[in-house]
Amino acid sequence: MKVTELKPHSIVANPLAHPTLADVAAISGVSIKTASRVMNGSEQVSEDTADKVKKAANLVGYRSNRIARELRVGSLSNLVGMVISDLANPFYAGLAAGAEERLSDEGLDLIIATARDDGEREKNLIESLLERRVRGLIIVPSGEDYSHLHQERKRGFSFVFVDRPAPYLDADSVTVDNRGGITACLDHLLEQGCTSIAILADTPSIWTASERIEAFKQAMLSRKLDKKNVHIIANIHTSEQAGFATKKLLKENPEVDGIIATNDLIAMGVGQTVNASKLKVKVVSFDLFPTANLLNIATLDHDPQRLGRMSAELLLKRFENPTDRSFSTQIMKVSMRSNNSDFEGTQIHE
Amino acid sequence: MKVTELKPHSIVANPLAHPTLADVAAISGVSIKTASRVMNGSEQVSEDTADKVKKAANLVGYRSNRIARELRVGSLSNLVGMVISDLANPFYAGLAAGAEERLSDEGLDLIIATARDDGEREKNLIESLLERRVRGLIIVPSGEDYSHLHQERKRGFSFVFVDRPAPYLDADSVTVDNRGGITACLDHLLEQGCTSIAILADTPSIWTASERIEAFKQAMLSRKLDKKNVHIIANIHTSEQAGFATKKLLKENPEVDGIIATNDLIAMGVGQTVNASKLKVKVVSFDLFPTANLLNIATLDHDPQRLGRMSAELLLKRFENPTDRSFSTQIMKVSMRSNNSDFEGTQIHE
DNA sequence: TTGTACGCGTTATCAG
DNA sequence: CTGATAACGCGTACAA
Repeated sequence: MKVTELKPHSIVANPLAHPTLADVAAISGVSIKTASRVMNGSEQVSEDTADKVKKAANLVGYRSNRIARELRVGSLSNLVGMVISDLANPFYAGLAAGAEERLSDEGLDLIIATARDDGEREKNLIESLLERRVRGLIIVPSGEDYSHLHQERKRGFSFVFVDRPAPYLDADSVTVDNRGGITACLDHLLEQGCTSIAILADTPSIWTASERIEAFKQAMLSRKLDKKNVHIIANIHTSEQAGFATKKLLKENPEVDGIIATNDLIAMGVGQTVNASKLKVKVVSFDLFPTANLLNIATLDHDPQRLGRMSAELLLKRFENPTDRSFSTQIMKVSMRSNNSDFEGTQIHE
Repeated sequence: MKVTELKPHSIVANPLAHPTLADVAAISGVSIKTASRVMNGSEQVSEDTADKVKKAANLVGYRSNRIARELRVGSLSNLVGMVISDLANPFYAGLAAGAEERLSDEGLDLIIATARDDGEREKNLIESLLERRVRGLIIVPSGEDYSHLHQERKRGFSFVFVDRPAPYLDADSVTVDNRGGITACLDHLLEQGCTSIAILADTPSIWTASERIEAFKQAMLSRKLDKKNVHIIANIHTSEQAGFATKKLLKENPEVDGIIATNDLIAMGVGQTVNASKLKVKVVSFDLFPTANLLNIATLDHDPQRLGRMSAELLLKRFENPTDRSFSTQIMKVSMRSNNSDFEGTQIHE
């Protein structure tokens, strides 16, 4: 019986380190390879040896080191990176949840980083994730230029961009049908008999915001809406700002009877103000969010979790054909949500 | 000048693989170690050599492999694992956001896994994260028994349990002052003149739920509330269920004029129903959530992001003294939130 | 059935 | 200033 020597970094010398196969081997008096065989499902090992090794492993609390295993030739990591701007924002949290759910089914783990709407920070995060050799990246772009990733992409690294496309990079992406969605919102208001309509949006430098504003302008023309009956209000970042803007709008233009909120935060502010005003103004929101029913707001079926699942799906597809030069730019269709208000039945009459 | 040989796995042979230091060295005609020196900030390398190496690195798109680097003796991973039950739940998303923010400031990345309230799944996730050699783990426990982690803990691995303590494991934890919080909620309602009070909670098998129910019972006694003026309703998992329960409650007991919702989901359901009913029922929520103001709900300042930051902080502290046997069981104090309603000014009068 | 040699990508050590 | 060598933890290929 040959006893493997205890190396200076063994758990005996350094209890803080995780025990290694060498530790297990040393204790059970076998070679490292034999210990390895036992841990991986006892291919061709005598029962006695297997027992000894298992006992030793249990004793020291041995746990295989995936890092070391994945370092081996050609082996792929099962980590996927995700870069979003803010995890506390329900939209991005939903996105992450949807992606995590789908990836987890494939045995892939998700590492999430938040860019905080800072292009430079985002670039560093992507760099860091690439250094960690993640299997692929799902990114909601904050930056203006992704050409620095061109080389990675060309080499066959898998990227999926979500919600907006990546400027200056040919890569897979999933975006929402902003034009169709806004048109549906407008048509909904028109069907409800609205004649003077306003749209509230974030800064036009944000891609989705400008897309939605442009879509509105086009739809407005094709629906033969007179410019006098239309208000476009931009640069709204928060629910609070949306509330104030709505108040001002309705004060100065009492004829307005329909409002389109281009995202969930704006919708909350608009809804609150309109509800408080007791005016008969119809509100429709681009995003679906939990308390929309309560505020009497119609919404599209634009569900962030669905978007997350779709982006995970696209990434998985890309894994199968990493070097394929044809990119998929999926556009998620959205339509008005059937109004199956969860709480319709809870109205209490006395 | 000696040229390092191209190995069969070099990027030339396998373009899908990331380029390595060996590739860079081969191209620039220097040794691997010299290439390494250049990439790590040119300690003692001639400018000529450095230039050559940098050019080669740029050419092939070299990026240091952190996995390999971390494999080295004693080097610590900068990955922290987090196990929660559901990322789409605003409470857990906020928790994750708070932790991510704090950890990111220390250069630590967060890998998030969702246990979906399944103890077995949670155990596997923890196992998987340990195999990945994360630096530490932040866990919102779903399981019933964590004694299997005893050995890891003893060895000095850093765990932080959040929101509920870990059964059968001595480890650091951050929990909320459930008793103090519930008492504050009750006192708030009493101050508002409520005389008949109900509390709605999730399944008592959930630790926080039972803690809060027990706290209510105690507070009720010390406040000399008659049992006839009190309703305790449990087993409510969703906003919808909370809505229906509220409806039933108010129909059968029209004297009820104050409701305590023991979490955010319940609060949304209760708030929605009460608002629709136009009854004068005061509602107070244990958790703080975005649309609380909107629903006219008072809340504690129990902010999930704060809890997330605190758990990250505790983990960082633990890193400094991994083998310390004295555990910190922090209890986050909560009090009624000052009602600085964002939208107070937006009321529109005509 | 078991063990030895080597490679994965990187850095530390020590020699040139 | 530069390079060969060993080591990190594990698995593969081959040998005993």
